[in-house]
Amino acid sequence: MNYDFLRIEQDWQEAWENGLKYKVEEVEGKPKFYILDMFPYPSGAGLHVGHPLGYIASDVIARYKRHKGFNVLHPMGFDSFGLPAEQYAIQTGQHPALTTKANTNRYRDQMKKIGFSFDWSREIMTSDPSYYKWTQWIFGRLFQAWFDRDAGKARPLSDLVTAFETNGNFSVNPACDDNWFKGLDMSLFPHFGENFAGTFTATDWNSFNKAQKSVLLMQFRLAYLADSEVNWCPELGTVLANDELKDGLSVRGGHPVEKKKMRQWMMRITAYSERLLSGLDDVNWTDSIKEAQKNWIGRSEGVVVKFRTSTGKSLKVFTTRPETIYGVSFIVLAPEHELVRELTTEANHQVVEQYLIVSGRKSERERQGDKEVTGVALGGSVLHPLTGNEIPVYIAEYVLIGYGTGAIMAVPAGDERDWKFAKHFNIEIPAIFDGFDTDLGVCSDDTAILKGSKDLNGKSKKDAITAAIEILESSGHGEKRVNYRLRDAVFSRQRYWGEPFPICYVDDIPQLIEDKLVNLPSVDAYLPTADGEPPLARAAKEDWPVFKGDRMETNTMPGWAGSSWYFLRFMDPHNSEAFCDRSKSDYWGQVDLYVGGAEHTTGHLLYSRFWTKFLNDMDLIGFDEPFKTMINQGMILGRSSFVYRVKGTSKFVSFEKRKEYQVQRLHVDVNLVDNDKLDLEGFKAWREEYADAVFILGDDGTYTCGHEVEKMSKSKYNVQTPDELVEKYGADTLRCYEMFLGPLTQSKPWDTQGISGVHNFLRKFVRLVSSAEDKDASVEELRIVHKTIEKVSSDLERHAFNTVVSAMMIAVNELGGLKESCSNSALKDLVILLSPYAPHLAEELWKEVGGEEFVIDAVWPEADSQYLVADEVTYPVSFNGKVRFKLTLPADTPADEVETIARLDENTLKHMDGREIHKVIVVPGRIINIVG
RNA sequence: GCCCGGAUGGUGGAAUUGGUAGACACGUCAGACUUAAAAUCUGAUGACCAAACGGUCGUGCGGGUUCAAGUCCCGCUCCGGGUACCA
Repeated sequence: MNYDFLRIEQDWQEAWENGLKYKVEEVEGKPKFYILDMFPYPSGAGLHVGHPLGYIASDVIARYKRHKGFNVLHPMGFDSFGLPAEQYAIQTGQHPALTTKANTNRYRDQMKKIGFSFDWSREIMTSDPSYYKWTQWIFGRLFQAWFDRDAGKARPLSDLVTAFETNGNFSVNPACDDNWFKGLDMSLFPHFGENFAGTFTATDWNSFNKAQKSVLLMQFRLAYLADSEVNWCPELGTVLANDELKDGLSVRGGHPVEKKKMRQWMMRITAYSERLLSGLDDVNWTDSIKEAQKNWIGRSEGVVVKFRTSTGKSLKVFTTRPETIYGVSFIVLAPEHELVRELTTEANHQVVEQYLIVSGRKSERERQGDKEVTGVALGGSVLHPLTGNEIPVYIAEYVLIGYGTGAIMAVPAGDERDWKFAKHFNIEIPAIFDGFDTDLGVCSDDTAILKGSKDLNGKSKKDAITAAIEILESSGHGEKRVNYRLRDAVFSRQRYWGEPFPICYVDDIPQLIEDKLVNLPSVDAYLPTADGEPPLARAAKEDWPVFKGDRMETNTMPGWAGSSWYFLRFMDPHNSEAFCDRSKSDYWGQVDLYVGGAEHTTGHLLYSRFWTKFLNDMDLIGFDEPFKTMINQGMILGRSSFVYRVKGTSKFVSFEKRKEYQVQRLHVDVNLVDNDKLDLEGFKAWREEYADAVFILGDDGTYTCGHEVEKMSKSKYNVQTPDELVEKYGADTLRCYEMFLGPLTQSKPWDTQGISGVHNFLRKFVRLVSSAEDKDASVEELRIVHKTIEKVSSDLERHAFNTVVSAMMIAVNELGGLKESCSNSALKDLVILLSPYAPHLAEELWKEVGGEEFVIDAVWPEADSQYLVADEVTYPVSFNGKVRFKLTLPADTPADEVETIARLDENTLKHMDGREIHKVIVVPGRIINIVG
């Protein structure tokens, strides 16, 4: 039998499809396994060889679990809203839906050719109205919800309204901005007056009109509108992301960019900070990802300390080092801090304004990149709460408005940045650490003893913190607080190709449009309007499939909206009554294994955890972490090939002789190179300029190329699409090879050099089966097969995909080396082991060895322990750790007997050469070590 | 700077709890088959010394623990990724 992979793969893909082999339904009583890949954005370039890496791994596990009797859910879909399609639409005028359709078709075809066991009947696309209808619906739930801090969970907004109606906001504790009441438009609430501190009574509430209630409720919704600063580029008429900026100019076109406050939809993810942190204990992810999320959430415990300003107001600072309170010699505010103008004296007015202009022009990223000490004194001061000393106030870029209270108490003796700042502005550095001259440098010793700190003198950091908190709290100057670095997420995009919001405005009050899908309207161009409104503002009233109120919301949702809940939709993809029927999500539950790149750590993985927790709070699903176990595959790098052109000629010299000439190194398409040997004719035909190339060959008569590992990229001609490899070697070879490359989680170079070895292995397998006979299996065969069953099963359980291929190679080599031909019965088990990796070939061989039905449904074999134990053990005998000779003994020889035999062996006597044996260590079954 | 990974032959990698370092594969070399090539098969292949038996060295570097270290501990170097004036 020949290995005709093209025919085999086509036949079986058809057979599976005709038999609906990968269609899956809930089956009561059968254990489920939900295995999911991070779904791709369908770009115009098609799938490259790096994409399938994770998909193959998950497919191997999906098929393995199927063999093990699980009901396996293994779906695939597309994250199909996104910028590239919109960019293309701007250039060509083609509707992004069309581009997206073409691209998804290509991706699907490519994936089908690789033989994945995806249930394509469950395919979803985030840009499909039947899908984003539910993204809008979930947004609606978030809009109609608040987070009850006392209960630690989200609740329907109606509960909050009831609370307000009965007791104002006195007896509820909703998650909100600390200063929510400061941002209110007070003209709406004339009777609150200037000193409004954020409390209102039931009588107040009940007297409010619709607009007033709407504004107040907006402060507590989980999806809410707020003014947020964006990078506005007037020239382009659009908002730019941080990566689209450089040196205060837009990357595209180099136009000036300014900060602008814009009314934007936000997601109150910060309400979930604590649960997002503690939930990490319940998932089986790598420590590095958990660590990154922890850092991103950035929990820190500290104290908010109040300082009284010279103008009589209270200035709050957040500190994690309250014990250094006596070392405070100045205060620094973020330039945007609300008290800046108030604390600026006449004399300093001009320099302060100057500083505000300069820092205001910089992007956040630039400000943070600048290591130079900058800042100015305001002239105003505050009083130290414990000493009563007058303390000057500065502004500086290194203090961020968005973190803590936007103000710090500077302790130059204990903080590097404060120290530099003090030195730069010649500010006093109070000495508060015993035995440290902090005029010379910062004290970073945690065991340092405090001095010059009144009640705290003589204490070390840990004790002093407790004492300082006690002092500050009891005197009313401070209170403990847990602070998070995590910020609420901006949920608006000024783009066309995203989910429209199910929101309209009536008298400027946002209204949720329920029970109606808000479809994207058609527009004449995908650009912002002349006055900077998002593209959707181009749609006239009649262009909107659904139009309500005075006007529709014209922002769209960000890329992460659809991907935050797609794993739920796969469970019930065609439901038009609900986002996902509860009985389905109860059956399938959490994703048991999630496979994808680590680059989504602080985006997708955090947002989908947030939405999952929310949906769980609303009792819409029964679990509160989406992804139980996760594997992150590594990056694939490209192996580029080079030719060497003799300068100024069209002569090309082979790698080994390149140093004899003056040469230019040029990238050459890797498809023209096989094992570093250049296809000369192919090269000439590649490009016109090489048509008359002349080659200076190596001594072996071939042209050898140079090579280097670098990022896989079109411009480096090192991109490999799976298509070519599937054509040349077959999908089964590609699947095995991608797994054989190395550990899945490590990033590694893509190099097709080794692919022939894997292809060879499959051919050897074919030959082995062709020559097999119907007869009883020999003990030798069974030993090999059962050893392999054991190895393959345990490797799959620990997700070691690469060593499985090696183990099967070894089995094939060993079986092929036996004197007798193999028996079909022994090979049957081996074919099942092969099927997760090379499913097409396994089906074909399954027929050969007399298997019934489809191999993909065969029961995974169990290793029989009687074939795993060897009769004999070959002990390496080492002397002081160095192996000198081998000793073969019956496997059941007791340890003391092994020792006696080893001691008396003539080789031992020779090696000891008359020296005395001090000690003999026998590790049964493993090693003997003689010390002497 | 901080956090997280990683470093093993010419190459990708294996060694799962401390127990024969280099499995498996590529490449290279030699051989068989062949008019020849391809395909296939067999053998060799970490470095150094040796005709051979065998020996010495060897898992980024320097120390340490241990009968025994790629694996554990301490201190570094380099590479990759993430993140950043976070109070």
